[in-house]
Parts: sequence; structure tokens; C-alpha cells
Amino acid sequence: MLRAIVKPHEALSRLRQNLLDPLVKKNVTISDIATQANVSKSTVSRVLNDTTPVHEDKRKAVLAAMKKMNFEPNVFARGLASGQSYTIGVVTQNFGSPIYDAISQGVVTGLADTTYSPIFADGQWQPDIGEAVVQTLIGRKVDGLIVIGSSLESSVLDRLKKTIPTVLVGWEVEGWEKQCLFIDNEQAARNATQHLIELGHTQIAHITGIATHQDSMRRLWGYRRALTAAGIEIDEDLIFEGRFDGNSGVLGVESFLMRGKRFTALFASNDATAFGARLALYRRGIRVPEDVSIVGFDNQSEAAFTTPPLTTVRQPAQEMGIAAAEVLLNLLHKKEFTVPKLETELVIRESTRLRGNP
Amino acid sequence: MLRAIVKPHEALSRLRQNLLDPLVKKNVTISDIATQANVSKSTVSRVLNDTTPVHEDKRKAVLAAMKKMNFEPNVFARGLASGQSYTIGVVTQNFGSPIYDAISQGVVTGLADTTYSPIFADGQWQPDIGEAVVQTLIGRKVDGLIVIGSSLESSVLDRLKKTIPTVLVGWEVEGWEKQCLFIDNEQAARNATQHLIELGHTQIAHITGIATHQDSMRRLWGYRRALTAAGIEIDEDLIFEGRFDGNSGVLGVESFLMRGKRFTALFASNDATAFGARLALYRRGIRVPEDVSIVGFDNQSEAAFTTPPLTTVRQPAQEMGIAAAEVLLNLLHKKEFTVPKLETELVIRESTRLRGNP
DNA sequence: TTGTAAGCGTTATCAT
DNA sequence: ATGATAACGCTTACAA
Repeated sequence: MLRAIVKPHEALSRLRQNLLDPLVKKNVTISDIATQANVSKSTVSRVLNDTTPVHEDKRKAVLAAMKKMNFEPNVFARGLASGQSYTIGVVTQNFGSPIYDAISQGVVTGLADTTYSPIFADGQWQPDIGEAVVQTLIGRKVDGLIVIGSSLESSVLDRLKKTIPTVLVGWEVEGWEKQCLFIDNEQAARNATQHLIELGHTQIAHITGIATHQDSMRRLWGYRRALTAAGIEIDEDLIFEGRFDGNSGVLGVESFLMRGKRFTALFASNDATAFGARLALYRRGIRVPEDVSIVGFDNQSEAAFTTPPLTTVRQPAQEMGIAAAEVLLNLLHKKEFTVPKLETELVIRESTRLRGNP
Repeated sequence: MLRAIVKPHEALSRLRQNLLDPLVKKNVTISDIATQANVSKSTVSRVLNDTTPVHEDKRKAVLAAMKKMNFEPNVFARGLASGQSYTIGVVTQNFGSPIYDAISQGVVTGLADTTYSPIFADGQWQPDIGEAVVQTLIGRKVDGLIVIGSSLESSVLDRLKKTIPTVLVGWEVEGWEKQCLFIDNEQAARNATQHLIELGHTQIAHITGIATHQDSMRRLWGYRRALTAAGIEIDEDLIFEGRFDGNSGVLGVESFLMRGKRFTALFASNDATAFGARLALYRRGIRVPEDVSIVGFDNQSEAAFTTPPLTTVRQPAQEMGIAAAEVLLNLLHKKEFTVPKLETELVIRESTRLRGNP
């Protein structure tokens, strides 16, 4: 039985399309495939989505037709009919920041062999921008959301939780245990500081990150706890509030030095800060690591090539991104899963050494 | 005249939706707005798209209704009906590379206040991956494409040219003059080398980037031309083929040193390479800039905080991204425009100085 | 297992 | 200027 009959309007529109736009290769639709394979549109849709069993013969015919005609399903029609977009919204805070980029890259990798594509947006660390950006993403009907870095107000977060599958990366939020990926910043900072203590240092300075950031605060706590645990009194004047950038490192060191504060070691809240601190010391003729040891945080790629190479805390950034993608996929497919544990690691290079004689 | 009549199927579907999914807030559609504002769907669509004049009263009523009901047009329906997606595909080569990230960031900025959203994909420097990625993007019905960094074969490029509005960033391609944004790598490299020459250096080494990259080759040419122009003979043994990364810098310097090659200055094809080179010199106890001057390329943020801060060529990366977005927008709206000229700048810091006595 | 047909929410065409 | 209505290409009851 031949199925050559085409709906009048379909024939017409196809005709018009070809007349008006003879150069544009006509878009192959499931109707075309259906005709070609001698089945109905529904059947084509079925083999496309694997929703209902289809006879092997027909399935093969459909597949062959799709291949032959180079069929690509129209995402809009699909989205409109099904309500799914196969798109994941990723909210990052800073294109160009080593750690957030690495996480983003991980997300891309984690999504690479799936039917989902990421669409990125930049929240720029600002809650209101973050909210707007989330809104845009939802307007684009993303199926799920990955929010990297704290930036959303809890009210927005609450709303998200009941609106759309969401995974948080790089910040811990109460009530989000099942969909939240983060490292133990406090423990990592403790280890880093501990490393300095073990090298004999007792006058250990710290330059924090942006005060309102969770990461920043936890690293500060870790620093404090390590000192306290070792019986070292905390000197508040040896703590400088920075902003996670190179300048903060410079300013921090200058500030300590100008006030005559002595220190033989420094723990910076991230590598960029450590670079700045190292430069400030260099300007003053203070040697690293002979006079002052430095530990950073992040292990961004440049850390291995500074002079001297920087001892720092490695964050499994890529892995976090990949894991986030996996968790979200599981969430979308309502599969059971456990959030992976993410470990940091102290990478010891040459910017730290045993404390010399004062 | 009241317009309370609702099509049977519409009422039904709305009813079913509410029955089945009482928690989900019903999606407001233009039909709802039409009813509310006492006009037809068409009119709503008209004020939405500004396609045909609409009486001020009705327009206001529609706008009010949209605001009141918190209407968000459905992107899929829109895309399906209009064939436009208001999405721009951005193909980058490397999430995490300072320069490409900065360009991407620029694209985001350039698109920020438009109706278009970017969707990113990573070509990973591989032509076949690049092609696949472009295919995916087209499958997603992006309205335009921005390809950052060379990665596509010319056959693919030819096809793109007649298929979809495309802008190339960071590589020059013949025949794409109107939609191609790039810096004058050769001139920039010439300036950088020239700077070293003016400081009295004659033994100037160069570590290239990946040999197959256009950027890399042009910087090499610029280096050669500067030397030639100054009447300095080119020593091929002072040229090392690198890969645009820190290790290349280390290996390059080691290679020169091991072969007993003398040089008092070094031009690296990018900053990462310069960092590596600087480290290798440090390891050998060779001072920068007292013994060897170094110039990098890119001016990535870390360059200002190395010891000593690195003299380097600034690329207007952000601006390139912003310009790319603008050019594409103009292309999409068929507006006239001229591709902006992008200038580089030599940022002189402390890694270069007058050649001392040998 | 398969086909029919009714949507999905817009835009675009055609009258009026 | 405005309203009906077809069309966009696909999914999904419902029937068979």
C-alpha cells in the first residue's frame, strides 16, 4: 500500500517554500521521513524518541530514511510539543576566572555526549543580575540549571527549587544537600596553614578573599582553626581583607610591611592574590621562600610557572563541572544517585620551605 | 463587546492542564493576553513584535495585560512560527584560555542588552570537532554564528558562508573581509621585537606557538621582519617551536642553553610561554631583565604580577568579542557597517631593559 | 504495534 | 488597523 498522499497544505507549503527560496535546501521533516519510509508520522516520532516499541522492519526503514534524507529534528517543534528543550542553563559568575572557567569547561565535558547542550550566562557576582539571568534562562525553557558560585538570594533559590531541576556548584546551601557540589574549603585552608606550621612558621599572615563570599570566610576559618589547634595566638593585624585578585596581594603585603608587622609565611585565599603578594615581596627585596613562604589556593595553571613555583591547594574544578552535569542529568531522569565527594589536595612546590633563623 | 468566548479546545486544554498539574503556574499565552485586553491574538503579536501599527489604546491595554499577567512569550512557539531563535552560536577553542575567554566575555557583553542569547560550544582546536559543533549549533537553529579562532576547514567555511550569518574572530580568512575580526599579529610581533632591538639587543630568541596556527606563524614573521629590517642576521637556532603553553617556555630556554646558544632577549609567542621561559631562566640563575629581557604576548591578567612584571603585547580581546557581536547583529539585520580596526599595544613593564655589557 | 488527529503558542497571510 | 485562520514540525492521547 502506497502512502503517497500528502495533506494539501503540506504540499502547498512545500511548494511555496521551494518557489520562494530555491537555494535553501528544504528542511526535512518527520512527514517526509514518514512518506519515504511508508509509515505514519507517529511511528517516526516513536523511533526517534524510543517511547513505544516499533516493529524492527519499520524501525529500520525509518532509520534508513532519516539517514538518507539527512534528517535533523526541529528543536522548536520538539520543544513546543514536548515542553523539553534539551538545554541546560549554566550561570557562572565570571568568564575569565580560572576556577569558574574550569568548572564551566567540566560542565561542557560532562554534557558532551548527551542530547543536552549548555547555554551560559554570566551573573557577575551580583544577586540582581543573577536573578535576571536565571529568568532569561528559564524564559529560554532550559530543562535544568547549574549555578556556579554563590550569587542568588535564598528567596530566589527557594523558588528555583520548586520550579526547575537545579544543581549548585561551589557553594553549600542548607536544604540543598542532594544537589549541591562543593569542596571543604575550611579543611583545605586548614591543611594549607598546617603545612606552614609544620615547616616551623608561627608568624603566618593571611589575605582573605571578598568578605561576603562563603569560600572566603571558610578559608579564613580554616586558617584560624589551624593556628588555634597548634596553640599559636591569632594576630588580627596579620589578616588583610582582599578581593581575590592580584592587587589584593600587593596591598596586603604592603599593609603588613608598612605597619611593621613581621611574618615568615603567608596564606593567600587564591593564587591571584598569592601572585600579587609575591610581587610585593619581590619589590621589597624579600625572598621567597628564603624569607617568606607562600601558599595559594586554586592551583591555576600559571601557579606552576611562577618564580618560584607556587605551593597551592588544588581544587578539582573540572571534576566539579563534570559531576554537576551528571547530578543534573540524574535529576532530570529521576534516577537515584549520590553526590560525589570532592577532594582537594595540597600541591607542594617551591614557594614554601622550613623557616630559617629569624 | 465582550470577548469571553474561548475556543473549545483551548478551554479544554487549559482545564486539563490545571487538573493534572494544579501546582504548576499556568503558562500565560498570547491568547490569555488577548482575552484580557479584549483584542485578538494577532494584535497581541503585533504589539509584541512591533510589526504593524496598532492603535494606542489597544497597545496600552495589551501592554498592561502582559504586565499584569506576567507574560513571557514562548521561545519555541516563536521559533517554530518565525524560524528565528534569537540565539547566537559561539564556537570557541578552549574554555580556560585567557584570550579566548576574554573574547567570549566580550561577546556576552555585546549581546547583553539585545534580544539574543549566546550559546557556547568548544571546538577544542580540532577541525572535525569544530565541524560537529557547528552542526549541533545549526541543529539548534541559531540565527548566527561567531567562530573564535581558526579551526574550520575551508570547505566547511564555504558552506557556512551561504547557510548562516557568520563572523570569524581571531583569524583572517580570504573572502571574509566583511565578517572577520583580527589583529595585525605580524605588526604587533614586529613592534615587540623592535622594542628589544631598540634596547640594544641583537641576540634575540623566539619561542613560537603551535606551528599550524595562523597567529603563531604571523608572530614569527613579525619577529623575522623586525630583525631583518634592523640588519640583524636571523639565527634559526634561536627559534624554538613551542605550543603556546608554559612548558614550551621552559623547554625552549633549556634547549637554547643546552646547545650553548647565547641570547640577551627573548620574544615569546604568548604570556604562558613567557612565564615558562622566565622560570627556566630563574632555575639557571639567569636574571630577568638584567641578563635577559623577555616580551610576551596577550597581556593576560597574571602578566602584571609576575616577578618582574612582564612586558607584553596587549590584545583588545574583550573589544574583539564586543565588536564581533555588533558585526553579527548588523549582519542579521542587514544593516550597513564597517568592520572596526583593532589595535594592539605594547605594554612595557619591567621584564625588558637596555642590554647590559656582555 | 500502528495510525489519526488534536494540540503546543507563536507568526504570517489574507480578508475586511 | 484589526481579526480569523492556516501553518510551523513535533508529541501524544486515543482508537484500532
